[in-house]
Amino acid sequence: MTIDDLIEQEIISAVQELYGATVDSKSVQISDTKKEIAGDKTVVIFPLVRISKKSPEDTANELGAYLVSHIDAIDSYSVIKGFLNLTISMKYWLSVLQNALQQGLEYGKKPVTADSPTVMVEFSSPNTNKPLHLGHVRNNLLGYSISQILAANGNKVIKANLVNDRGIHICKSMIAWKLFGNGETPQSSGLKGDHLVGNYYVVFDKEYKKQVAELMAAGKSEDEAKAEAPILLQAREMLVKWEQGDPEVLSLWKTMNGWVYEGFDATYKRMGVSFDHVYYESQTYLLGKKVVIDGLQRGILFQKEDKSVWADLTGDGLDQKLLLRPDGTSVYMTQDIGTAIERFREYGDMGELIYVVGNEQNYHFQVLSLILQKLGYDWAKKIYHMSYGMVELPDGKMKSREGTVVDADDLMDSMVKEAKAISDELGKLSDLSDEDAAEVHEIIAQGALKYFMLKVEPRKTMLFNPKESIDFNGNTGPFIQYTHARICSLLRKAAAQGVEVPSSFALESCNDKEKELIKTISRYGSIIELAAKDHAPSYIANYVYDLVKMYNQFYHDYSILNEEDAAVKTFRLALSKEVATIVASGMGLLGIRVPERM
RNA sequence: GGUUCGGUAGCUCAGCUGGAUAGAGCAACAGCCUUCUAAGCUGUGGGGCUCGGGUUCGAAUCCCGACCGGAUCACCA
Repeated sequence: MTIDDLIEQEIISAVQELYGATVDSKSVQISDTKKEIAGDKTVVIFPLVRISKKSPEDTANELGAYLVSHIDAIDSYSVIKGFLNLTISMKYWLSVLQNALQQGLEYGKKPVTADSPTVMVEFSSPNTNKPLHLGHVRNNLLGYSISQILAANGNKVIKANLVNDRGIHICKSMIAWKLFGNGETPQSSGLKGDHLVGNYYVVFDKEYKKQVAELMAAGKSEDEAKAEAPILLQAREMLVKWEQGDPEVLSLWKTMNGWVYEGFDATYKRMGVSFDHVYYESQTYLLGKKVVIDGLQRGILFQKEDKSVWADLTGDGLDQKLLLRPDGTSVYMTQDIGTAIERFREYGDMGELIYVVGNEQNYHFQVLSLILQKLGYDWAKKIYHMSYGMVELPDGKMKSREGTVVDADDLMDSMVKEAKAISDELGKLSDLSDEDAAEVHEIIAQGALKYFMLKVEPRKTMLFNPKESIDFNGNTGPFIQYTHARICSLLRKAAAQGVEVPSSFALESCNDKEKELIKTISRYGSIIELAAKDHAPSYIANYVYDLVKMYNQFYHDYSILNEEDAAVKTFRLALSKEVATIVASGMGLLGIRVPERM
């Protein structure tokens, strides 16, 4: 039980005892005391005045006295206006640190047990016709991070990827390759598979535009030309053949998708993301039909004259939604209905089914949840759309047609280049082998990119300025990593001096800065809880930044290895070690590694 | 038009389950390395929290309404 919980509990009994009334925990507001005021915890008295029927000062004094006599950890109290400020004992704070040290990387986390709820997080979900770009990067990082956070908060997490491996867009790359590829392969060209296939998607688009222009020059209207361009018709024909199971088309499809998967795997690996369950749309796109037909028979859905099947959501302020075309084929929504049902069937009653998908699909998920509810699935309420904002460039949105797309692989390469340039200039890694130094550059580059994207609240649109955005100073990943490296260096030096890196200490008091650090350490668990509840990796990012910022001040103001008092020295080493542990742990929840030197 | 998400310092963002003078980073300027990694630390300047109402002892935070911006409302995925 945290000190906050304890205070809350005692206030509830105090109010009961002193005023004979029951308060709910909502009226008990406990916060950290402002820096300028003496004390550690503050209870806001105003909400309780109504019950005590006394002045705020009297109420605060009575409650303060009660708390001091009932809670060992509270030394004293003071009252300022309507605020009751409590001073927590040094012994308590030191025990918090002691306890954190003992738990190591598990500190702040909840264990996963046999009865922990299962949560599925679907993220990434790429199309297989082009390589990953900056938007996918945000998606992957958010999905991976929230999975880690949920696991740390005591959930069994299944990371799922639903690969969109079928459809007209794939056929476009396929037909372009067939017509213009001359048998090019990743091996023959040295290109990464996803980039190679992406190139043919561009080739298709060029050829398509050319044909449209030719048709228009020959007197067709724009609409006619767009509908009749031969290469588009060929792509459509290919899709039909695919659905019929044409061996030649299937073989080409498998080959080219294979190239893309190799490319994706490399990118995923480099980003450090992985999946527990990969779904392919080619295997799931027919799901949901039966349920829709069943819903039609039960009168929940309706049919139009042309035989198409719809859900009527006008009563909920939305529109009608098509679920089956007149020819009986299904649309994306139908598939999502089917896969959701399938997932709850396979994994039982999950605590949550999270979809990490951009905010352009807000409407889709609103409709999905609503239709499932109408069909009678209670768990539909457990669907959570983790909606995130677009990543914009200084001159607006990324447009593949205008070539302003920021490619994920290129971006990571340029980040590493930048990290290496800075590192070489500083020269702190000069005694490492090239290989080891390169590893550190990679860690820093990834840290910069990931932290940059995760420190922003998911739902917000974020700006990415390739030239200026990703910094290595200030509120950045490398800043945090740097602090970790510094502490590691400190601990190495201590070891070299024969000072054992302590996992405990004996001390009776510490200075204010140290106490502030311990207080921040004490908040870690509740931050994880909140980040899980709000699906917000940014909470973790901001917390770690606060911690590190505070530690750097401490590091600057006090010497550790040169401290003469052995007990204080041991304590400071222990405190430093714990900060490093939390940095590693918190950054781990963001999918960011921390180096031991940089 | 319907739905939905935003609007906090010049720029990028925290703070939003209401609480005591609104915080960082970048950019600008001024300091701190013969001492544990200066990718650091300290200081200065910079904000009518889009606007207007309401609830409250108290509102950047909650409610309503404007205004501005994004997304979406396809027999696309």
